[in-house]
Amino acid sequence: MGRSPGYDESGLLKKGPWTPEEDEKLLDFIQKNGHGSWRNLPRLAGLKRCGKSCRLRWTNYLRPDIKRGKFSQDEEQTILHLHSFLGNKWSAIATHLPGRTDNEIKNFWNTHLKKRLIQMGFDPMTHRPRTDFFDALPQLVALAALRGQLGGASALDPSVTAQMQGAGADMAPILQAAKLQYLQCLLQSAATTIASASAGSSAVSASDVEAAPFGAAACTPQGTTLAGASTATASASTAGDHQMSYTFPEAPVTVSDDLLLGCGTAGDYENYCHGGSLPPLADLSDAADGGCSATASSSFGGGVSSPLPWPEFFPDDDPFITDFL
DNA sequence: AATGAAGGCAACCGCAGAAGG
DNA sequence: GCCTTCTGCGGTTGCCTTCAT
Repeated sequence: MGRSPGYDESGLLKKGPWTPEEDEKLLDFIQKNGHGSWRNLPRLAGLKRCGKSCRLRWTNYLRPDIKRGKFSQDEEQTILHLHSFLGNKWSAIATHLPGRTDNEIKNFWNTHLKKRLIQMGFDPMTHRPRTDFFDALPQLVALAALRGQLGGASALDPSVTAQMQGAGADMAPILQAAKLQYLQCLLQSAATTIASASAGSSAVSASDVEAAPFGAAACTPQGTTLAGASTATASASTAGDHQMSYTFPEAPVTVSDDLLLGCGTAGDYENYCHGGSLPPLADLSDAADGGCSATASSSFGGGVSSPLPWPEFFPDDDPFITDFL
């Protein structure tokens, strides 16, 4: 795959990087004749390229209206907004960024924005905070069991284990059971906190957040229930909460209903983006020093200092958790 | 200065849909 | 309705440049 230099198997068609001479030929021909049929163009223009290659070169590089250079912050925000709604529809996104090609946007997304979202703890496809920790729970439980069977007593307070061993107890099954019970308590605690926080906000439950098409926080118009939720529960920064407490900065994006096709309406889009769930990247990238590594905590709500996703549930110095991490 | 890793861009490939016969 | 051709799109990857050791 990718670029394969040289000629194709017939030896007639050139592949690989374009030379300035080829660029000039293509440019000259299109300026004089237009591109018409791409299939015939190479022959007419005297190029040993396939039509597809010519079209790509023209649309991605030679077109006179192409804007080159770094993406501005406005463009970055626009891409994020549109991607959150349209997904990998690069050509559709490109229509809203004059002078930018779909290929350029795609590359920019893959090399910059996607990585940054991941680094911030967001899923680049859903634009929502990642829930990897909960997804990985079965594995964590299995790991706990395995470690317990291998005699990994380090997760418990040494004084407690010493006491138990002194009493002649068989530690392995006890440790295993204790760990699982502890994990269950943590989960119950998490679920309870999310549910109560949501109940306090009058409308959105944890399950609602999961079930909503674009994420409940994202779809709810700004200034309605979510505004209340974020203020009412500001002190209880749960995973669900983090989603809700964000507002996106206004960005100069216009979306027509016909562009969105089956994806909803421009009104939906407005609601989604402007009541949305993503913080501005510029701010977050600046804050990427420390608490921003691969966990969902990153800089949600600002000022969460713990390296753990949800310090309310999993205190930093919790031996059980530190043992896992 | 040399070397390996990572980042970034350009270009190719395969697929899907539209258009035409 | 079916087949063929053409075009456009999205995913992927080769190669060059930059950075870190």
